[in-house]
Amino acid sequence: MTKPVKTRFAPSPTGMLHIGGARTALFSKLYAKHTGGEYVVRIEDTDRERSTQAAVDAIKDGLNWLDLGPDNGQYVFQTSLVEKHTEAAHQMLKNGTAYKCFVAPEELDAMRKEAEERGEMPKYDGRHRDLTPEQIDDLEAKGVPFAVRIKLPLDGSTVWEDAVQGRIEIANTQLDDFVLLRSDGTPTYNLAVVVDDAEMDITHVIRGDDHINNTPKQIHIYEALGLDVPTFAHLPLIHGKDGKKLSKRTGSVDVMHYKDMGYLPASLNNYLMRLGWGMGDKEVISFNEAVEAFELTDVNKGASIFDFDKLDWLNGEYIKQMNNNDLFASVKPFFELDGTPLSEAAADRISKLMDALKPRARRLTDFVDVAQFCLFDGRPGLADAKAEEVLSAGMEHVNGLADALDMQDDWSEASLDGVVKTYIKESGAKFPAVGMPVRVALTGTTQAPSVGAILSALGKEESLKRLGHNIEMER
RNA sequence: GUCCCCAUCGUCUAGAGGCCUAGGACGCCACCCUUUCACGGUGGAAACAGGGGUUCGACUCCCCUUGGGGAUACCA
Repeated sequence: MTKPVKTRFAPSPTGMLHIGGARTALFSKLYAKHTGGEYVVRIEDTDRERSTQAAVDAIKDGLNWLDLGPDNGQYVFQTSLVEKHTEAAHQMLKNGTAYKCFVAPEELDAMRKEAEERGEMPKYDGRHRDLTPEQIDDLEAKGVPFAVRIKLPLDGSTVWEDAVQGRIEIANTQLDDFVLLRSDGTPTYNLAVVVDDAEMDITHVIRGDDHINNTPKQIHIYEALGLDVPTFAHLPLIHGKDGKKLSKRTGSVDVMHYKDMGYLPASLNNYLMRLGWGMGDKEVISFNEAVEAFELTDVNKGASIFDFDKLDWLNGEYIKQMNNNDLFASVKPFFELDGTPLSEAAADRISKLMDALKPRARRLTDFVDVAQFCLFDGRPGLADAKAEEVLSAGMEHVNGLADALDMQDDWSEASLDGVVKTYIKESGAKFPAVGMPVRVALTGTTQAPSVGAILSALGKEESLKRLGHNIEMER
């Protein structure tokens, strides 16, 4: 019989939620959902030195924003399991798969240096793996501190069938008797993950392929403890523009920074899943569609480069799909970054402008740029020399249209467009000669939505004020 | 250095021996639409790293080379 699938995301709380970690979490969750299994999150906080509460919170924030928190909402902390770890080490000591090593750190360093000079792989030479019980007792009596090391086979190889990478074989000569328990009695990472994953009944270990080299070590621990070895799935890493592991230099790594940049969580998830996985020609893929189709064996083996251009495009697609109310709600905080809430008038104008703004936006921050003119009352300041030029050249039409508008009562975008068209026809002018200066008078810039949309959003009174004010200024 | 992994347009990818004259998407270019900027539409340039095999037939399988990445801790 097969156990129900259980996957886990296991970040260490030493910083923000990394974009690569987010994808690991995403794939772990997708696979669990696909198989009807469970997905959990375990915070690997055994490194007390580097772990911080702030980092724990930051990781939770990132996960929550992307809706990648654990299924049951409960975060497991590795430190809560430490007793199991030391217990496991003692069990291994007892059954002969581990031993006490009294070699001092300085001696280890020297060993490594020598190996490097000889051009060999630096590894522990196992000098204490066969100490006699008498020697051990003697050293312990003297109070020499010891670490517990695993006793690995000296030959042969370790093999596993990786769900994404395929068969991987590593010669045991490449491995050394690594430390299980430090001389201060604390467990090391490899011991802890194995014990925890077994304890939590994890069936599929999905993680970045920078863990491939840890896998044979962990398999030996599973075997020494008589535990079932889970399925491993090593995802290719995400690289930055420079082809190297994603870093702050090559692109943003903090997931929350993407929120600040105006990306939607759904589009970031969509983008992330397309890195190394896909559904044929489909680009816009919902979470549920992905759950339906996701298979670990379909994941690519090669690393991929993070491309902001495509993320921008995808985000724009998601923005276009949103309804105006939700979209306005998402956009609103970006107008209030400085802490001042949007005025009622501004909020009203912006929400009326949604249809006009939507097709031109790629990030939520784009709304702020284009809708600046909604934030204040009265005549806008002119953006640049070009705007000034256009406005002074077109004052005649600004005045003319203002007169026509004054008699208009129906202030819907469609009928306003009609008024503008009629005015153009009657005045014999070409559209740009009218539209551009009016746009400038209304918004201060030449790059703005259609005149009808602007007028409609601003309302009659404010529109005429802006146009009229200009008339006075000019006189 | 040693070990492991990877290799299709600039980027993300489709491709499981003949369907490939290598498909899609982003980006780029051109044209169309147009009330600026966008959106949208149409079209275009753009790739199987190289060399050997295997096979009637290789993008697809094997080997080598090259290139790239990752790992090499009493960190996780």
